[in-house]
Amino acid sequence: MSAAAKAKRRSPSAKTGKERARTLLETTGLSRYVGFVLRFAHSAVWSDLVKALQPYDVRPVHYSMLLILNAAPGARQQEIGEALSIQRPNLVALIDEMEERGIVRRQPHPADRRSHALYLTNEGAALLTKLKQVHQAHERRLNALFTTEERQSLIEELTRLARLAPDISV
Amino acid sequence: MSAAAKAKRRSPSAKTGKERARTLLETTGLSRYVGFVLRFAHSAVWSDLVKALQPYDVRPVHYSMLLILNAAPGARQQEIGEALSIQRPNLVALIDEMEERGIVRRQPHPADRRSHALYLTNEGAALLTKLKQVHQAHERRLNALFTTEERQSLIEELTRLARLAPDISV
DNA sequence: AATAAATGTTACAATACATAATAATGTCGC
DNA sequence: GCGACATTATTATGTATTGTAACATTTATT
Repeated sequence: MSAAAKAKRRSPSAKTGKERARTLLETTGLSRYVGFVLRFAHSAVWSDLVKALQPYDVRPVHYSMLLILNAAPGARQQEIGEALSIQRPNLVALIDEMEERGIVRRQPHPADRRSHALYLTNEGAALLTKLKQVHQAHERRLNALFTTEERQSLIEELTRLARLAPDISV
Repeated sequence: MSAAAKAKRRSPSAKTGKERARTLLETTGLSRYVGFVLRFAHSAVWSDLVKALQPYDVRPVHYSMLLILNAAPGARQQEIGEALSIQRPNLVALIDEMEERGIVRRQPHPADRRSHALYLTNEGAALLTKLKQVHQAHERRLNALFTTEERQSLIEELTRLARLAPDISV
């Protein structure tokens, strides 16, 4: 039986799986708590961004990295890792990948031969321009849900919450 | 050299690694966007809850599960999975573990011999009582940052964001 | 009765994330 | 300047979480 036929045949009061799931979750009362609603919101918003970046074979972490390299050319891997809360060993593969794609490059650090200075390539800068547009479109989807005042106070309140823990992870 | 000595010796304008990281992230402008601030806030809040539950060897998913079983005794694994956005195969191990711990139990479903009906054990109910207190304390930490009105509008606004994506994951 | 769908399960792949050890270089106290 | 220690990037490895495919059993459909 097709989904349409299934929908047609079920009575008005019957519920789909998703509706039942939502109802079941409601009965737990979790949706009345800041913490859990915050998690639901984050999950929805983040997956929207992930989807938006997918056509470019890019995850949010790539985007943040390009942004950082654009804002602070010549940064060391160490610094990038701290800013993005990525441990050094895990950063290596990420940079390897981006270097192979030709969007960033490692150079010898002028003052410290242990370190690499990281830079955007021209291709990286071009990709970043594209990604910024994608990100802006994503943010517009979010902002469409709020008035200017709401948006401002929301950001302020979320910032307060973010200060609860010292670590920030992008 | 000790950390104290290091702090003593560095000039007032010098920055620690974390401060530098935060500054570096600031220059990207990410903290001005709803999406990323939402992520930072979620990360901080969630890790606070995880830490609070740790002494009981419990992750948030265990807590949500106990809550659901308390609200809807006899639910099938399928239903739990949908409500918590956990795929069937992954749910099996989770329930196995909780059953071994003696906090939930599988029973034959009265109307469908394919299914298991899930119930809290007495131990599970007792644990849930403890966990609820831990969760309440966690929520109080969050609510201390807001007035009643702020809290209410925050939840309402986050709920709007959560509707962006159909899937909810606990 | 025959076919298809649903439920729980197992096995396995993929991914993200964390830890330990190492080589090269730099820093600090003496 | 020398020696002990710290730092940077790297490799290898382990772990935890999540997702996919296939299966047996039971139920639903036709």
